Amino acid sequence: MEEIKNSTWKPISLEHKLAFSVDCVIFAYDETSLKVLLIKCNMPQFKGQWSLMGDLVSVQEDIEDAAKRVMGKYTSYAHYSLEQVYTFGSVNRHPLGRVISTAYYTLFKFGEESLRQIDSDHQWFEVKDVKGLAFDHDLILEECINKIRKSLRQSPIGFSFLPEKFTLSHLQNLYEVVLDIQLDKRNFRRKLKKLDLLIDTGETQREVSHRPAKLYQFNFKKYRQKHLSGIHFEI
Amino acid sequence: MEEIKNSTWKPISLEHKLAFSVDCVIFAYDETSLKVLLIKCNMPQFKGQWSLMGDLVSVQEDIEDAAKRVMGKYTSYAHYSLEQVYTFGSVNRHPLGRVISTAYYTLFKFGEESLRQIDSDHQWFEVKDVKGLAFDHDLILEECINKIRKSLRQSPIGFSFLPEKFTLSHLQNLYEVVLDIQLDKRNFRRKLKKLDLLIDTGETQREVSHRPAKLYQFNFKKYRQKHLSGIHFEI
DNA sequence: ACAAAAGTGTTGGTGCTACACCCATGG
DNA sequence: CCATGGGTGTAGCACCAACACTTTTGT
Repeated sequence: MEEIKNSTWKPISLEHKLAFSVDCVIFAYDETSLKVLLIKCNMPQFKGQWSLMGDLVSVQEDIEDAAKRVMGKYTSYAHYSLEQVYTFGSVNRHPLGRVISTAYYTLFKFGEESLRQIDSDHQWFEVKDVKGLAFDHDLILEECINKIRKSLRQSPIGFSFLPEKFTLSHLQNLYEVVLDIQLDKRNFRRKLKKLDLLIDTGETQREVSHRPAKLYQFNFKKYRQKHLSGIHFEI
Repeated sequence: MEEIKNSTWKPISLEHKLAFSVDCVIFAYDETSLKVLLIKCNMPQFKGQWSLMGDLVSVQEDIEDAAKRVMGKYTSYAHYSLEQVYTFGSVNRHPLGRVISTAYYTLFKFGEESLRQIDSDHQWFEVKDVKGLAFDHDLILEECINKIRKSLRQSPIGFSFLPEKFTLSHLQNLYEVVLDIQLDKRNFRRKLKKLDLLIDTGETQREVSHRPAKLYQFNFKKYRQKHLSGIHFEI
């Protein structure tokens, strides 16, 4: 930091090639699997391979704003769940020069809002089938999956995947699919009841060919109050 | 990422000022407090303030290598505990230009090995007394403290603070000081016994004016085996 | 003998897991 | 009336927090 802390310092990038980017993992959940949005890579070095969404960070742009901008190209609603995961800075991770990249992920309510710019170059993949991505994106995706699973257990991010009103079975299914585990229905419900963070809307499902389930909302306000005093959300 | 994925892309930094740095939080523990090493900042904008260790990342250097290099200026042993914490990328976080910085922390066995380059510009501070650092380093330090506390509860990083052989009271004191909590001696020992990750060296303390305590070592090998199968270390 | 820290068990409460049946609705 | 998923309680076990006294050493 010596160079950087006296006023004769000149940014290194004036003399050298150095660029900074964000890579964004856009997750969605469709009741049967956890999916990730990928884009076809048109660089000759990665012919036929897919990659994560990303872009360079401009000099007058916060990196988080760059991530929001990238997300905003594909999703049409506010990113209330944008999480920084890790920064990848190996010298040779990009074939065209030195590019350091910070990875973010977000969650998308599958099917509730349509994606922008979905065409043959953009496609959803089940995360368990993804491999052979361009650059070091297999590694980035893996880190993001680890992080999202951890967060799902320790914070209420799961509700970002669900519509505002949901049944307890929907919620349980989300946990089972994303964490790739089986949960006991009665134990799951007891745990949620003890957490005391769901609002019973009084409404029920309609037009289902079985006993209609009650619809709940997550009590974000109460969660924030409890969270500040150190209580966590563990499933 | 479109710009970056076709071969006509030119690194943005050739036209603009953009630099990348690492900031390193060097923690130490001396039986009474958690300390952090700071350096006096000689930039006129931050006259009289202290800052974290850091330096620019060179173009031909991995960011983790840059962090190791910065750590290596001050500590003379291998960094077996170097953790990336977060990347700070606000546009105006550095007064001399656009500098994106990734924060790392490491742990140092206080007093066991002497630090290099300790002079009036380098000083240890108790973390609870630190505020008013240069740049956004208050924020960076706070994030690193949060991370180290979380890691201390969920992984065996604490042993990096201790000499190879330690007593159970030393270990308990470490947790109490770093987490700023009180622990019950019997419950703490029972938990460790159940974890079954300590090796009884058969040795005891010498030249202490009270009943000498047994000395233990952490069983890293066994931990790695258990950890791979999903078992965690929670105090 | 005393000071100082090491070491050790029990109890009550809480949370976890495993497990099986009846209920409400649509077709 | 049948198919489908919704909804509920209990018992045994593991873990946790709270709590006080005896032991070993040096001085």
